[in-house]
Amino acid sequence: MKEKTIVKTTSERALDAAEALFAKQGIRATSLREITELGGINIAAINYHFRSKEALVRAVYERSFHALNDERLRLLDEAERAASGEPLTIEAILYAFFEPMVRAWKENPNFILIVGRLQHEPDPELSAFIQNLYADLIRRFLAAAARALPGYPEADLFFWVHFLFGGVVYTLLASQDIPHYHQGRNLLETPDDFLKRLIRFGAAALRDQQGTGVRPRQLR
Amino acid sequence: MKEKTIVKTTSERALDAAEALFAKQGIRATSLREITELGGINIAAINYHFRSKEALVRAVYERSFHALNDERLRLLDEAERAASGEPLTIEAILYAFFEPMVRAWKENPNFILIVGRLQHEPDPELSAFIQNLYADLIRRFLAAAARALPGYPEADLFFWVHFLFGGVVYTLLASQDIPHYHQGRNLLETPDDFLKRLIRFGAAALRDQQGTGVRPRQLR
DNA sequence: GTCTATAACCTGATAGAC
DNA sequence: GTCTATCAGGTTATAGAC
Repeated sequence: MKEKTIVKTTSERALDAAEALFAKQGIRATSLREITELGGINIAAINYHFRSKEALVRAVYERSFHALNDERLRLLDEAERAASGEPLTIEAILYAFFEPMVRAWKENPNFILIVGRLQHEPDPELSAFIQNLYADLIRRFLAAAARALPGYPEADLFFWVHFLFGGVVYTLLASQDIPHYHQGRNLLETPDDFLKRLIRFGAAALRDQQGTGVRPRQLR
Repeated sequence: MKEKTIVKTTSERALDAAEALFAKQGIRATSLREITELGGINIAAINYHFRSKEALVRAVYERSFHALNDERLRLLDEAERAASGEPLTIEAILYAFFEPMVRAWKENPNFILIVGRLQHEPDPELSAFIQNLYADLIRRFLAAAARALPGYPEADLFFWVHFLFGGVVYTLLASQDIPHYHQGRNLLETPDDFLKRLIRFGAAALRDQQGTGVRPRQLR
């Protein structure tokens, strides 16, 4: 039997290096050789542990994805227990969805950035892989949201929460660029603030649209 | 002197092919050889007309960018003339910003998708190139928005409009995937509807946050 | 499990003929 | 302006020694 050691294993070092480089540069822009260099690994070892670059990408994704989503579901369960059968507020639902995401980003920005980058990778197998990972989560959150905002068509509910998710990952990916577009306070510098404001922002927008799903009112 | 011909020039065919492939696959995932194949061009001709792949990317971007932003500014001017000195509504500002974008996407999805893809390309020179293109536009729209929502800190105003922009391009890039996550009506199938709802969504969210910039209220 | 060496291939760019 | 042919260098993946 091996003892647990403080030193990381080769495959952990590979995952760490890949995660950092994928987040910073994107997946296609990162070669296995850069990963081996950063991680102090041999290129053949990557193939031994992961079989291919694509499998390494999935391994990086899965390593952090499950913990993130379990935490989201845990917060949702907790909120539902506290509400003892009553519908949740949309704020509570947005909190359960985004709090783990913002916290994960605060603790280690790399994984959340990869989520954003991977989402638009044009590989259909990779897309299907990701879509499957989200299926349960979406079902649970959509059911809760439908109770929070009765009368709001589920498809629209999904659309706008997905939209908010997109705004978040886009913004996090652009966090380096924001100061170049506008100097001054950047909410991402205070993640807890950002989360609070995000929930207000999303809740106000979703509430305002409640009931307008089928026939949106005129613009003016 | 050459006559104007209906047949497209080589460099136009190159731009068309590059635009289509960049939009579908991303920039790094598209090789010059794929572009030459799709456009029926020779690889040396690309280098003759554009010098390098990076220059071709910029040429694709600039070909459509100016028309889009000129239209945004034209709509803003028009709205300001109609308001004759009074502050605009935030709805009118969002309309001027997003209407040309949604319409451009409706007419030819490719360019808008490239805007989204290029934004997160890790090349710092490319980022600077894009940031410069946006400088004037941001100044004009931010000034109008600051009058529409007095008391709202400009940095936060920028942050949240940028957030909405991110939500839009993220959603457009994901338009193929949305049906896999949730079957049912997808707002992108009715772009005019999407635009109206987007403006409502953004206006409600921005108005709700007005005045909360410095000290966001408690969550519950 | 980890290494060296190498295969097989694709990339952007260019020289030089036409 | 457009072609063919080619260069120099990068890519992933793997065979085989240790």
